[in-house]
Amino acid sequence: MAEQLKDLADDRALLGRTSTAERVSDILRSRIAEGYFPPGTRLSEDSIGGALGVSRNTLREAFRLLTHERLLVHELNRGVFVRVLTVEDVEDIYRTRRLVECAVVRGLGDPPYGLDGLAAAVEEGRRAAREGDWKGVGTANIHFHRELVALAASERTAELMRSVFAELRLAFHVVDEPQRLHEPYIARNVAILQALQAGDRARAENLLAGYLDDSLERVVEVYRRRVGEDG
Amino acid sequence: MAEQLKDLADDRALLGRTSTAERVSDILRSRIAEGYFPPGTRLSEDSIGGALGVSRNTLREAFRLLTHERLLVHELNRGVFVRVLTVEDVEDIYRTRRLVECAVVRGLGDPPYGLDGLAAAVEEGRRAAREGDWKGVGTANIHFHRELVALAASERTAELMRSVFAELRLAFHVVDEPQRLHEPYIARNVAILQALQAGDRARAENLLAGYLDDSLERVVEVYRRRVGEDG
DNA sequence: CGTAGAGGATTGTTCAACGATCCCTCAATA
DNA sequence: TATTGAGGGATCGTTGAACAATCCTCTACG
Repeated sequence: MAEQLKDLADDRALLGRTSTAERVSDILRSRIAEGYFPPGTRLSEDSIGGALGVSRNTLREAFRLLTHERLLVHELNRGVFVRVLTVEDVEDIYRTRRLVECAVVRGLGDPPYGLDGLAAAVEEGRRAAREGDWKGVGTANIHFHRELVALAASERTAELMRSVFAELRLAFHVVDEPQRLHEPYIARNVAILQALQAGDRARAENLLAGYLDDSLERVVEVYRRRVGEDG
Repeated sequence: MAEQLKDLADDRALLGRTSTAERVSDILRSRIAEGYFPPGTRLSEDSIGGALGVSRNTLREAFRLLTHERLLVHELNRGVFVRVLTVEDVEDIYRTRRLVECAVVRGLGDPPYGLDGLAAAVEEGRRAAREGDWKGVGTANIHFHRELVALAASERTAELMRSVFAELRLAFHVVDEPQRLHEPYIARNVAILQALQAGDRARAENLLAGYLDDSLERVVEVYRRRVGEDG
């Protein structure tokens, strides 16, 4: 913990613009996403507030933001912790993804669609794979699906899924087998993109449903083993 | 012993204590839902904090919670206001509802389904209508759709829609023609329930889609006129 | 009639303080 | 040995106060 706090103090320089609480939450969010604060870590008000040089009130506001995003859990009189997803959480995340993402594809109007964002995410994934950056592939996969949801052109839907995808990262980090987890889906993203480019919504939806089912199965299998280790 | 412990664990939810900020936000949330604080109302820190007997810091924390739920908007140095939805907001709410609610119905497995909650909401609406309580009918309608979403058995999906329905109430309060707004949908809820009881998902989905399209059209029509008046 | 500015009211932000709660330790007891 | 209970330290929850920044209103003046 001491090591982490020292590094965290370096982030203090970034604290110059916009709302302080938001900037603090940005810092913490990326620290969590990159695994610097692994799931289960307790985030103390005193030490983090001290390291970042912000007051407790401001820090608590930042905690609220991240709690609302489900990245932190708040236990009364005990503080906030980086969330530890249960297997049920992972299943629910995929249930929600399947429901929403498939509905987005089904609800698309007539082609052509604005697929630039999707194509860019595919390219991002390919590039990361070439460089052996498997975590980058995972990020690109999430971008792909975020762009997919964006096709619905609904602010609220996009926001829900943003938080769902952020949660999913927590699971990926626990599993920590990025290549095995992400590589197989590069090709499947391409197939979905091609189906959409061809205007074939039904095929895209089928591919997507199969994708999500397979991905859930694989994540849960490894996740269950990994969670079992600790208990 | 194991059996007893399991039962005890269920009781844990009952003694889940909450912070004062959460209790304050609960109070304000229901006040907003019932129209006691209509959209556009400014919530002053002094008067509300004084009335509820909580400090400014605590009250501000409650405000933040409700702001995250999109029930309040925060204007810098001016305070918080009960949100006034734009026509675009209303359209996006219905876009999200259509996407999610139809997907829930489509994603149901094989019948029979657990439809007790839906039936209860229908009965609630009928009773309110008999008593001429049109706001109660609106509440019952929202309950109906909340129960519908619950059929997906996804915690995350249910939570998203809870907040969407809470926002929708804001629109209803602006329109303020509860009978015209809610009465037509009592019968349509019944029809959807019957289709589900008959195990006919496709018909239920069609009815639902038509319902939402009509409702959106009607709400937006009146809403646009009402918003125009003020400006 | 329009505008500039003074003054009051309200919010933004931080800090210090105190009570409440949790967690760990350790001794007493069966 | 295992369980219980009593301390004590650490941390959180909440309040109140203080001061700066901003907004709003009303007045005075051109």
